[in-house]
This record gives sequence, structure tokens and C-alpha cells, in this order.
Amino acid sequence: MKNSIKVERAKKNITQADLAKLAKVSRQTINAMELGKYVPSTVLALRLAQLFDVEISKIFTLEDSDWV
Amino acid sequence: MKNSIKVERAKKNITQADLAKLAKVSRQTINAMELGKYVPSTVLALRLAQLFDVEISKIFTLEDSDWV
DNA sequence: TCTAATTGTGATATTTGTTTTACATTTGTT
DNA sequence: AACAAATGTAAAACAAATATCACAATTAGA
Repeated sequence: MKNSIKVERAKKNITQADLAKLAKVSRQTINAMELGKYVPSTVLALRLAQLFDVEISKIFTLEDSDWV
Repeated sequence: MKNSIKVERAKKNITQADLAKLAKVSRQTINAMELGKYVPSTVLALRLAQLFDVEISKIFTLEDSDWV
């Protein structure tokens, strides 16, 4: 699964630490997520979409490998 | 977090077992999710949205308690 | 270039999602 | 009522998400 959190963050010009605070997770969670190291829970994904005021599917997109 | 998987499933008139197979998870996962016993990963949520051909935010919605 | 801010990384611990197996309960049909 | 299909539930095990702490590497500004 891919995500465009880094881009959304850039649009708002906020740091990982800022976003972490807003989303109420640790900075490392944001960092690891941006680096594609893991997939967030749906609650966290919804929170981020809400914070960025963007459809969740605009931020998170499935890849073929997500169906294996 | 709330979800309307049961409703979407009813629209398509398929069983939990059917959906489980389509979404490539166990039937218990679908069941527990419908009963609100836990929150799926974003990958699974995206798969379901894609299967139902509905925006993810139409199926999964945050509640106030999801921000605590 | 120095320095501070930001980002990346590693290890460990805890919590939560998911599977499997197996059985109980409910619902729908005949 | 009896039977089958669908749904709910429980426990154990494993996988994955998230936190925390600590430090290294990179980037941006003065």
C-alpha cells in the first residue's frame, strides 16, 4: 500500500512531529508510515484524512501486492 | 469507529463467508468487524471499499471516542 | 561553516489485528 | 418440528501496529 502523507504534509508545511501531535500518534509512527514501513489502522488513516481534509482513498492506495 | 459492512453486504446479498473469501480474510474477521469488535487495517478497509465500489469514508466513520 | 531542526533508524515492549479450530445460537425452509 | 445455512462466540497462537527511548544522519538557516 502506498500513501502520500509526505505530500499532504508538505502542502500544509508541517513537520512529522507536528502531524504526530495532531494525529495523536508518535513521531516514529508518522515517520515509519511515510517510509512505507507499515500500514496504519483504519482509525489512524481516517484521522489523517480528516486532518488533511482529503478523501482517504486520495492518500492511501492499494497495490497489486495488497491482494496477495 | 463505526462501519456499515453489514449494510453493504446486504445490498449485494452475500454472506459473511462470501465476503471473507472475496476480501481474502477469515469469516471471523468479517464477523468481528461487523460487530464492531475491532478495527481493520487500512489495507483491508481499502479492499472492502473496492469490493463494494464505495468510498471508504462511506463505510468507515470516526466517532468522537476515536480521538481520545 | 556552525548550529538547530528535522528526519531516519534500531531495539524492545505492549497492544491490537487476524487466523484457526471448534462449537453454540439464530434464522429460514420445508 | 426438523434440518440446513448463516451468524455469533471463545481460546490459543501468531502477525502486525504503535509507543518509547536513544542516537545517527540529513537538511535548512543564520
